Amino acid sequence: MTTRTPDAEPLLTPAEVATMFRVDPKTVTRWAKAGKLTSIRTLGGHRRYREAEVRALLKGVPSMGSDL
Amino acid sequence: MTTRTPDAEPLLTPAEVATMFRVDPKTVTRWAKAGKLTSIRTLGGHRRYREAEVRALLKGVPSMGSDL
DNA sequence: CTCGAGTGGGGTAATTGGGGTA
DNA sequence: TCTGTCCCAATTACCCCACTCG
Repeated sequence: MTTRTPDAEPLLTPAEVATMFRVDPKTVTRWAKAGKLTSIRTLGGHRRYREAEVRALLKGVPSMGSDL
Repeated sequence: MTTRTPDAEPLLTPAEVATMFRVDPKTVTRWAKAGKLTSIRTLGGHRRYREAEVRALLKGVPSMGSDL
């Protein structure tokens, strides 16, 4: 039954990412525009984000060494 | 080359494509109707999509530098 | 032929994109 | 500089039922 999955990576909708980050979907769109987030575009122009990337960003930031 | 394969291109069902794009199967049907996706119709009227085409669309554009 | 699941077609509500502003 | 909200137009998601697929 698993012979019917070509190659699909888990993608998230803007609303999903926005909920995970507790921000507005528009803000997520700005991140994508700024190149901070990898965005896969649908054929209609909407964006889909990689769940792995979002989760990695949520887990911990690869930057910020000094605290404030 | 002892492969007995006539001309079998890997075809995907609407549900397959929908999962890869994280959209609804109906949305994939709309893409086919809009001519954005190459759809092969079965004898019953159902649609099948080329895996190569879908994958190419998912990847995006292979051209992009630091220009925007 | 029967059966479960998926698909097509149409219609309507919700989300998304882009720009401008606070 | 970054985010939230407004507008409007386009795209997408979910409802129905009948037919096709394997």
